[in-house]
Formats: sequence, structure tokens, C-alpha cells
Amino acid sequence: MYQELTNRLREALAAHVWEKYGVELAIVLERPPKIEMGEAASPVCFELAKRLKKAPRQIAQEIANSLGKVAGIARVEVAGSGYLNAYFDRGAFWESTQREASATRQEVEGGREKIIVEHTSINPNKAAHIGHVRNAVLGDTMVRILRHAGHRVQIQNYIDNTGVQVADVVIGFLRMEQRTITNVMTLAKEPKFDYYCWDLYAKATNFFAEDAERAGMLRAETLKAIEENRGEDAEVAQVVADTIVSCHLRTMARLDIYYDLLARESEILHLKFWDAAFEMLKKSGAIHLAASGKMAGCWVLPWREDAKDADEVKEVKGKSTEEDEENEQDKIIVRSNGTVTYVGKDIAYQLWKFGLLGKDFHYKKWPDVPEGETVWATTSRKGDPDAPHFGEAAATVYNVIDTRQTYPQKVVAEGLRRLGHPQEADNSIHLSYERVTLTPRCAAEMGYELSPDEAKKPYVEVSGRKGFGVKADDLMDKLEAATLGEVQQRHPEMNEDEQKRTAHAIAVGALRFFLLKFTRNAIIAFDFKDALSFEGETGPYCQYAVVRIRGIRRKGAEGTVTSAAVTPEFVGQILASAEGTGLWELVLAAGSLDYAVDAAIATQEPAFVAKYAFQLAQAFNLFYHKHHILSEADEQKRAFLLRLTELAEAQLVRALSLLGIKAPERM
RNA sequence: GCGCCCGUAGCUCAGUUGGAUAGAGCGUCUGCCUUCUAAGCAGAGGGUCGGGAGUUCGAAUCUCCCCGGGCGCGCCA
Repeated sequence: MYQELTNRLREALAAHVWEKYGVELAIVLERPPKIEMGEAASPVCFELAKRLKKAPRQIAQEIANSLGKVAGIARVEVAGSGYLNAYFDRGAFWESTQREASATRQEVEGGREKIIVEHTSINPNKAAHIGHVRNAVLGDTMVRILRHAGHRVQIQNYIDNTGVQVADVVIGFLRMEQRTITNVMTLAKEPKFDYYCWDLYAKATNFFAEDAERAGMLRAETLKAIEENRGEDAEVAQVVADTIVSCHLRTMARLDIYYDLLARESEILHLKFWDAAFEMLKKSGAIHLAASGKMAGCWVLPWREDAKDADEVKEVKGKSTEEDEENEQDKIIVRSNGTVTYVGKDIAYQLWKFGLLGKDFHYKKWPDVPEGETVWATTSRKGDPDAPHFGEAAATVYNVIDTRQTYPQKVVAEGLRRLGHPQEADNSIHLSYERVTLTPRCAAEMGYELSPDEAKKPYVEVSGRKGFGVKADDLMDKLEAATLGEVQQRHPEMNEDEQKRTAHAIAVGALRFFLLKFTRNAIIAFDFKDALSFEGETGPYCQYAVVRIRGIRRKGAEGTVTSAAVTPEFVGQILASAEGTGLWELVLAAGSLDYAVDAAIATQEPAFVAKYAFQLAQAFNLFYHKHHILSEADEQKRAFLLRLTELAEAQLVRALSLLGIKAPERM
């Protein structure tokens, strides 16, 4: 509601300023530092003062006098040296926030356009670790926020089942451990196959380090066999990749993360997606064959870091045709041996997402999924006719990938641009985020020996290759054990199943909130102590506020049900009173969810919603300690306080659900 | 070498497009449970916003220089 109302105010001010002074201005609105100064303020008169050569305070006074009525705004006052402070109509805000909170879903302009969010995309050769979880939680939360805002979103998880990482584990099984296919298949049926591969992958890395030449040959051989889907190597690769994908699905399901489609590299190869993209790139002149220099024989995408406007691009093009001038930044798309690089394949995949490739996958259901879930996967064989139309063009694509891939992601977008799709290039959003590392103490706890250099640094890098990192399932186990102990102690009356479900919800809340409270480009130095903390700015703190509300509601329902009507007049009156300011602050917080959601989408920063949930929980706790609701003597006031807690509950539960966090009944 | 990111309280981090007295959590210290759950609340203490110059009525935020740290720049993915 806050966002809706301030948007209205913004428009009214802009129109008024245009009408009165003939000046077109984007109106800046901010939140005043104190509630006594109103709920929204604009410093626009300072800007106007410059243009009109008048004192800002005088302009502010003129505007305040002549602005007229804006729906939902009680009055506008001049403050300080020329601020315009707007005071909301508190009763009206209460009413409309109530309506908003009970509405199911918003309709939004352009909401029917398809949005793709690709996230998780873990190499299917080992167990998921904490870094992968940050990716998945960010992507999943962005999906929830977009859907809440009325957008149609499809979730894709890219599976590189034919890459070197899988090849390395295949080599581990077949060459190092000398296993047969049957043997690997049996092993794959056992629990924690992903853990087994985690260790094997680390061993393979060491094995390769012993002899670089042997490693190169083995890898090339195995990779080629996998790509061509030929022989034992390919069969084992498929068993490994498929089994581990299912492990990842189970791990992510523990965190309430699900997918619509698993898009697999093998199909991109077998259905010749790259060949189609290659033709388009050649025909359009987006890439060219380098005739000389160290990239001779390669197909190259020319690149200038700052080639943003058309002139510069033209200039680069002109130069490269008259002379095959070499640019260090140019990106090789096809190697001189004719094989395509990862960026090339990614361009093909991105073209498909936007419906620009002229090809589509076939689809089948993924066989091994967590209970109650349906996940589709690409296939090159005959597909299921009931499959959703995944090939439908997306209007916007979010790729959740860590920040180290900023440059290749830019190249992919540039590829689209050069193919004549500037719109799609602009709508290719790299939702980047920084890495999750470990604090040196945490690394030491895990038995990792720190070098003197590492011990001095604030964090230690995790490495899947080395098998060093906190596995997602281990972390969840630890969290659930810690929360279960606490729940058992506090609620011996609960049956075991309920205790477990409660502990699980709190564990998910703790972990997801922990990963979401940081903005995307903050490096998270992970530590069990922080992640296992349930106090302060945490998920459980927010959940606890909901639990308190539910306790009040339970008890309220048992006792004398108040039938007193809460009239708008009464609410307006009490909120306007001196003691009503504290209540008003909770109403305002409850009504500001749309503001947080808008900011999260505009900046692609889910942390805004996490911040919001925490602030609302805080506002409720403050209210909770000031007012004893059920013992309030005035019946109408008691009824109002109850309605207010219900409003806070609805908005907090909704905010938490956007973060993928459920609030338990008791905790 | 070139490019990108970061530097805010003891620690970890917020601080939309430049706006009023720079915020939160943790930690420290002091209080508050026979009341709707203390996974809570109140209070205290804690800052040259890395440094300097500039733009502006106004800078943590924009520009330039410097210092310190990270990442990327591969015919790997």
C-alpha cells in the first residue's frame, strides 16, 4: 500500500509542478527520519529553487497551498528549509492495507509475458555445497517475488551432464577404481551417492595433478566419448549425472526449492542447437574467422569493453574488416580444431530461451523426483505430448550465476545484440552474486589445514575440486538437529512428528534467511556459529513473531469472542491520537510490503524483502510489549488490537513465504 | 598491464535514483519472565563513512587521484 500511495503522490506532485511552473521533474520521495514528520517527504523544492530562482521554502509553501487533495493523503506541510512532508490519512491507509492483505494476487501490466529464471545449475558430479545453496535460494526467492508481483515465471535448472566435471568422475570410477558399469549402477542405488562422488572427484583431481599429460589425454578421450554418446564412458556418465541430479533435487526439496524444467547439455548437443546458432552467427557477421594472429583459425566474437553506443561498435567493426586487427579482449567462440567453447553453447541456449533459435527440445518427466513433485527434463528422443510448451519465447531471462562469470555473460548478451536482438540482449539479466567462503575458524573446525597466508585472511575459499566445503545436506542435518533439540525442550507436549516438522521449518528459516539477508555482492564468510544462530536478525526471529501472534489468536478464540465492530472512524481516531503513534507505526510497517517487493524487483535484490520481514517482526515485537491485547478493557480497542495483529500476521507470513520460509504454529 | 567489485561502530552487514541528526544485528555493560511463548523487550556505550581534492544549496552515495583488499582477463567450463 505504501508504494501505491506514494506513487499516487509522486504523480500528483509531478503534474502539479508541470502545471504551475511548466517544469518537468521526476519527483524524489523519501521516508522522513521521524514519524512526526509524516510518512513521505520530497526535497523537490530544492531542485525547483535552482530553476525558478526562488527560495525553496517559498516554493514549498506555494505548492502546499495549491496542491489540492490527493486521495489517501491527509495533508502536505512545509518543513525544514523547504521539504514537503506528506501525512497519510491513517484510517484510509488502514482500510486499504486490510484489503491488500486479503487479496490473493496482484495483476500487473505485462504480467502475462513469460519470464525464465535459471538457477542452481550445479555440475552433476558431486554433492551440493553451501555455495550452490546460495545460488538456488537467491533464484528461488526471486521467482517467488516475481510471481507475487503477478508475473508468469518458469524455473529452469541447467544440467551440464556432458562436461569435464562429469568426465572426471567417470575416469575416477572406470580407470582409478577399475569398476564395471554394473558396479557403478549398484553403487548409484545406495544413499549418498553424491557424497561418494564428492570424495571421488577430489581424488580424481589429485590423480590428474600427478601427471598433467596423462590427465589431458584421459579427459579428452572420455569427454569425446561422452559427447558422442558412445561406449562405457558415456553410459557411466549418464548414470552418474542422472543419479546426482536426483540427489540435488532431493537436497533442494529440503529447502522448498523446485523446478519446472531440467535443461540438459546432452540435448543441446544431440539436437544440434549449436549448429543452428553457428549458422546464424556466421550469416549475420557477428563472429568472424581470424585469419592471422594467435587466434588464427578460430571463430571470434569481437569485443570492446565499452562498446556501448552504436558509433563505437561501428568503429570496431570497420577496423576489423579492413585489417584483421587483433584484440586481446576478443572472445573465441569456435576453436581452431572446430569445437565450440562453452560461451558458444551458452549463446545457443540463450537464443532458445528467447525463442530465437528456431529449434526446440523434446520433453519427458524426470523419473526420480521428491514426493508430490513433477519435473520435466529435455530429451532428444520422442517426448511426452502432455509436456508444457517450454519452447515458448521468454520476454525476460534471469540467469543466476556467480559474479566471476560476469564477462562471459556479457559476451553472451553481446552475441544476441550482434545477431540483431538488442531487446533480448537487454533483457538477459545476469543475476550475479558473490561467493560463499568459510571463516578460517570454520575451515579449521572442518579439519582443513590453513596455510599461514590463509590464516591471516578473513575467509577461506571453498573448492568442489578439492572436496573442501560445507555440504548442503550436512548443514541441513546440523540445523535440524539443533532446532529439534530446542523444540523438544520447549514443547515436550508435541508429538514427535510435529516436533520434527517444526524443527525443519525453523532450520529452513534460519538457513534461507541467513543467505538472503546479505545483498548479492557481499561475500559471505560462512560460520556454523552465525548460521546456527536463531536470535536477532534471523529467520527464526521473524517466525517467532508469527508464532506469538498465533498464540494470541488461539487464546483469543478460546475466551470471550469480541463482537465489537472496528469502525473506520474509531480506527482513524485512535491512530491519530498521541498514544496511537506506536500503533500507527505497526500499521505503516504492515502496509509497506509492496514497497519492499518493488524495490526487490527493481534492484533485483531479494535482500530487501528479508530486511522488510525483519523490520515488520521488530515492529510487531515492539507493539507486543507495549500492549497487552487480550486484557484490554475497552472492547472496541481490544477488537482493533486483534485486527492489527492479524494484519501484521498476514503481511509477515506473506513476506516470509516470498523468502521461502514457513511460519510454524508453535516453536 | 587492462577491466570490474569492495573498504561504513570491536565483529558481520544495511543505507533505491545525491537529501533532514549515518542505521541494524552480534558482542560488551545494566535492567525486565506467577501476564498473549524471554528464539523476546528496554537502556548504555561504540563512527575522521579507507585518505585527499572536486561538483552541488546539500555527498557514505557522483567525478578525479592515492592507499588497502578481492575477482576477472584460457583454443577450461
